[in-house]
Amino acid sequence: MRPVTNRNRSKTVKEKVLRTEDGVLSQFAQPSVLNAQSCRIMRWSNYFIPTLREEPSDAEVISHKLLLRAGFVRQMGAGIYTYLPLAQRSVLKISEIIRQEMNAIGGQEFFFPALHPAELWQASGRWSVMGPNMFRLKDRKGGDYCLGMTHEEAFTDIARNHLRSYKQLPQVWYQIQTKFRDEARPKSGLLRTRQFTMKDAYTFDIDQAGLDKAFDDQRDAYRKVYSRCGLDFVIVEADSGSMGGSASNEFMVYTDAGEDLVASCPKCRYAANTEKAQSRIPAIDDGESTEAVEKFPTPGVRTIEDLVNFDGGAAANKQVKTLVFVSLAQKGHDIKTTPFLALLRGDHQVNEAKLANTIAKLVNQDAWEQTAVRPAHPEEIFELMGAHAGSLGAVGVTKVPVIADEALRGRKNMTTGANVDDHHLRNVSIERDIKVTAWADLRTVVEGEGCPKCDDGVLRVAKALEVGHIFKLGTKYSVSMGASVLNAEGKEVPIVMGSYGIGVERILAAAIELHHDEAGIKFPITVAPFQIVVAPLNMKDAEVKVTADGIYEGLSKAGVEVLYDDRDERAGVKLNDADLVGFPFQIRIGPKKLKEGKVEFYDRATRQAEDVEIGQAVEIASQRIQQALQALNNVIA
RNA sequence: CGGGGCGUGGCUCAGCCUGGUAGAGCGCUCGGUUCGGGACCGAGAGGUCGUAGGUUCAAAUCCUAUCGCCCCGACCA
Repeated sequence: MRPVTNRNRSKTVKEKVLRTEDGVLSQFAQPSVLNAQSCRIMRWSNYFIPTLREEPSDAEVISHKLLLRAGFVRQMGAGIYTYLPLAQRSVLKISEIIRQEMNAIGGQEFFFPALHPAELWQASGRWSVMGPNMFRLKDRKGGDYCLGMTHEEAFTDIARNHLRSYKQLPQVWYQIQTKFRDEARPKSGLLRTRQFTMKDAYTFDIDQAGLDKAFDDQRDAYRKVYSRCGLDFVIVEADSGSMGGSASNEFMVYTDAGEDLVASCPKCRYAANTEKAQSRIPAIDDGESTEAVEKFPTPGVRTIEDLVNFDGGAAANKQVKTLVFVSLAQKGHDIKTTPFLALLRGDHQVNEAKLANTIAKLVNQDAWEQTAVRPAHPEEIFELMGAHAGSLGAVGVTKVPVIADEALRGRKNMTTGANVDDHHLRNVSIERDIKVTAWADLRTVVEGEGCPKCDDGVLRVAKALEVGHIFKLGTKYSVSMGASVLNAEGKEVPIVMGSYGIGVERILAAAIELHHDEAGIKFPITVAPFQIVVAPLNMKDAEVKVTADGIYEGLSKAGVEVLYDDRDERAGVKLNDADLVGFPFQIRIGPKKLKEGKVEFYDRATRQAEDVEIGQAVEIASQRIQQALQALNNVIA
């Protein structure tokens, strides 16, 4: 990638150093594409920044609104965005931070195709698993292809073809590539798109200990990446989902724009996605179970709430909620569906991620990662149970698995459906009256419940945005795709893998969600498209213009990423645009202050301006920029 | 995929119910006056009203179909 051409490079001392005598860029010459010196057009009048005064109507979340208004992106289709020059600069800067941290832990950068032949995905079995979320297409010969959603298969394919010995391990491979996912519902601007950039890394180790080390390395690298990008984040325990594997951590940024819920304990360090989170709840004393089960009519009662209010009914936590689900298991081209019951306390919500993991182990042990669950359809429910939802119960049910939530263990004198429409049963004691196939944690935690890790912590639940996810894959892909090496004993063993992803654009969007005010974006300097803007407030004033020219030149020569707002606009327009775009710093040059020999240095984060001597402006700005950079680059959470 | 909403100059929207020559503000161009937080005056350019069909003398407006976008839900390494 040659960032510049002969034609648009200005003559600088640096340039001569970078070029060989015949004018070809030296292979060592990699001037940053972001540096002012390497680009001629850093003048706003010629730079493409289509700011919008009014709020675009189809933006909902703040980052989306500001990205549109500040001239960073434009939408091409649902979940498809064009990154305009400002966004591209930010994306490049984020990518570079990621690259540095990946390289620092021994990562080797690859670049894989986004277009994959179907065989690659058939090899791992995920061609069928990924379903409609995968973009699929045919070539002219009718061959099946897809656009890569992730690259486990692609990397593993290289690994299986070329890694032969434990002596070649460990390997840490990564790339920064475009991913395609046909999301059911793209939304929230750059937060959920159908085409996006991801840094994905894969590690290959000889054993679990190696994986543990690789995982920890990635974890540390991720902490540095997010810290450097100015994001406050939490690392949470996460569900591995269809990735399979033994352990996974998500990196989360707390924001209402997020789509996940994180439960965390303020007392200890416990934090988990609610798909995975557990909690302590007080036991309930039900007394002795002396009464026999009694069926009673409950006309019109359909919900837990109905039964609470029904005369002769029961409190929600004295009810057993009976849900019918269907497990979908897949093995090769075979699809197996298994209906089963999930039992929860009346006031608890089922957690489908936990349910899926539990049933998978029960009914489909050798391929559990290919299992999904869905709620049963009304017809299925009636056919199976002989009653409709609202009157269901597990008493006497033996033909399908019954999975009960731990919170029901030992409970007595409960009320539940009778499996006869408009009838319920009371005096039900779980262990006495219901044949439970398996006990499991099926409940979704809610705010205010006890922390599972410490004694007196109380869980909080908050919305969060996933900006990264790291998995210990184990041998799932190496086994299915046949990636193995000989170990020291000469025995063939599957490679132990990990996979680690960062959503690049999500970092950009998250930075905006976290750092903005009513005037616009307040970029962390590491992510900002430019570090500073030079804004002469009246271009018609010759002295103002000359001073601004000089400061711009000075900053540019100092290597600062500076944009020169040379537009013939009114001060208000320039100042508002500068605040909107979110340059961390501004130098404002106006006729009044100039008469005192001063210009203004403005800090976007604090919105404070200070007067500085004209002659010192470049130096002060350079210093402040350095300080800001160091503050982010050196303080690692 | 279910529910809701919306497609009218570059942007934000009015007009549609009750059919009759397509509008406003912002932006853009030109001239002038202004010039430290989105100026003012004057003159202009710019729209197959998402698309296709239908009803009608006449459709942005009514009907049908279709495409697209947004929101809620389902879904989501």
